Amino acid sequence: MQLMKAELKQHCPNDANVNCANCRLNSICLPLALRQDEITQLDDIVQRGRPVQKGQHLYRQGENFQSIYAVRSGAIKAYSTTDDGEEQVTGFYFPGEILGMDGIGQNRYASSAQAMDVSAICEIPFHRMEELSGKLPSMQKHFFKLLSQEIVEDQRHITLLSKNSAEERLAALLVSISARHARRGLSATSFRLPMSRGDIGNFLGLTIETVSRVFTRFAKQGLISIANKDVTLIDLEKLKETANVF
Amino acid sequence: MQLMKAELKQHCPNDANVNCANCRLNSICLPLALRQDEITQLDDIVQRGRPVQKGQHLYRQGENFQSIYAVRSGAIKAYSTTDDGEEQVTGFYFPGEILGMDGIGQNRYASSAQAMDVSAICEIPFHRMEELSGKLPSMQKHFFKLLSQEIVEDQRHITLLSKNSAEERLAALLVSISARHARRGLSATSFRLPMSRGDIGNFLGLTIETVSRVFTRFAKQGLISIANKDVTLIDLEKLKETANVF
DNA sequence: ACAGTACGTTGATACGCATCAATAAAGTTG
DNA sequence: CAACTTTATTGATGCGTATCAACGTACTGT
Repeated sequence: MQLMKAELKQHCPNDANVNCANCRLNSICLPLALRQDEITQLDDIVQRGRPVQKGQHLYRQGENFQSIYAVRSGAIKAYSTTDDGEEQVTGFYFPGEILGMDGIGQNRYASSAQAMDVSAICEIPFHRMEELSGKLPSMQKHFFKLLSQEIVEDQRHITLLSKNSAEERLAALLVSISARHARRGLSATSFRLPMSRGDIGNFLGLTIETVSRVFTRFAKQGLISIANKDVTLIDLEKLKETANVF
Repeated sequence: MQLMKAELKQHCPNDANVNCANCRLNSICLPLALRQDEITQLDDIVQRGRPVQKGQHLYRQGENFQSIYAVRSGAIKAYSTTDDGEEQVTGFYFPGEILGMDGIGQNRYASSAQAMDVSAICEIPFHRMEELSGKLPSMQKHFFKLLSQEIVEDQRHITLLSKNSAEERLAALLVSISARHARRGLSATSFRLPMSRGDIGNFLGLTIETVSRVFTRFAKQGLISIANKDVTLIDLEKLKETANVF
């Protein structure tokens, strides 16, 4: 509950006068690699709309690709639907993270993006981003990096699915979310999981039941405590070991 | 055997005077989106070395990232080694395909790349590629696309590992390799698998034994015929169904 | 506060693939 | 071409997670 308040602060300063230069996320988000004057140019093309409600979509698979998105607060899940109608959750996105880049290649989004909580979002029209990248080498470089890092992330996830047990997968997810919270100055050990058990299972290639059972097992082992969506990582070290994060 | 000869032709014209403009792969490789004069500029930065022998590495995980690579002939596998020493094959690369882009994000390669056959390779120093992308919008655009498409590929693979059975996975790989052969004007139904059963299993999140058994099952069902590394896809349609490719 | 509904937990059973083990075939080297 | 090594096949068994089913708990709107 306190966590939620902390999150809310991030899009509080009435949103009207939020900009990249004063955004508290600018050290981990797109402006990361930019000089002050470059940030201003980025800011000119960033669009900030009204908060997105829980369940609303930012974009849907197959739609014309227009923009990439930065999460300012809340949490987004991306998922793709296969030809035979099955859904695969491909990622969870937290404040400071960028999504939508899978649309570049085919000029249409390869996945759908849905808010798991009320979220504040920055929209960055891609054609303007491209222009800017042509002018600012550091912007181009950073953008190449972003794309490349997403590839590396996905490959890590492939390895996770291919090689790791249910316990290892879930531990890895908890450790990952923990690290991403810590990066934003929030607690590394206590947070709310914005996604359902179903989403977790889908993301990790497991059933709801297995996710539930592993949570219970972790709790019995004293690694975590969990009540609904609120987790506390009691033994983060052991979780990291389980997740093979050294 | 005939297949090998066809492959060899692709890097035959004595290699000394190969360039992007006359390369028979230029319609599917990097020059794809470029005008004639732009191809010349690309050609200036492409380096073509001696053939890489089977088993040799193009780069290794953790090494300084310098270049991306295009396969001109042969076949390359990419794999990453996790902290706990396990290997994960992350991709197979055939002529006309680009690899090494996972190194951009961290300035070091996130995976290793090893030749599965004697291969001819084009090396493209990345910093020169970046410069060129700053000057040629179509180059920048194409490169963004390439990166994005690799993300989409990886996400498809995640779905495969997360949702599909051994048979579906192996069928999907066969269909994918078939399509990539066809794209280069080679037979869609008859080709040599350059990788070992171990590599296939590793890539698909299966054991060697399971791969072997599924091959045998496919053969008994009359979907394929297989002798060592030479496959013939007898019923490509049914394989596509099995792979959920519609 | 209450019914209604979605979401989560827990238990019993089944099944697909991993593992272990033995053999066979292919590739390599002197 | 024989001896060796590596790679692939086939069979027997076991384990981890899916599936099916029942129940419990949290959220929703009136």
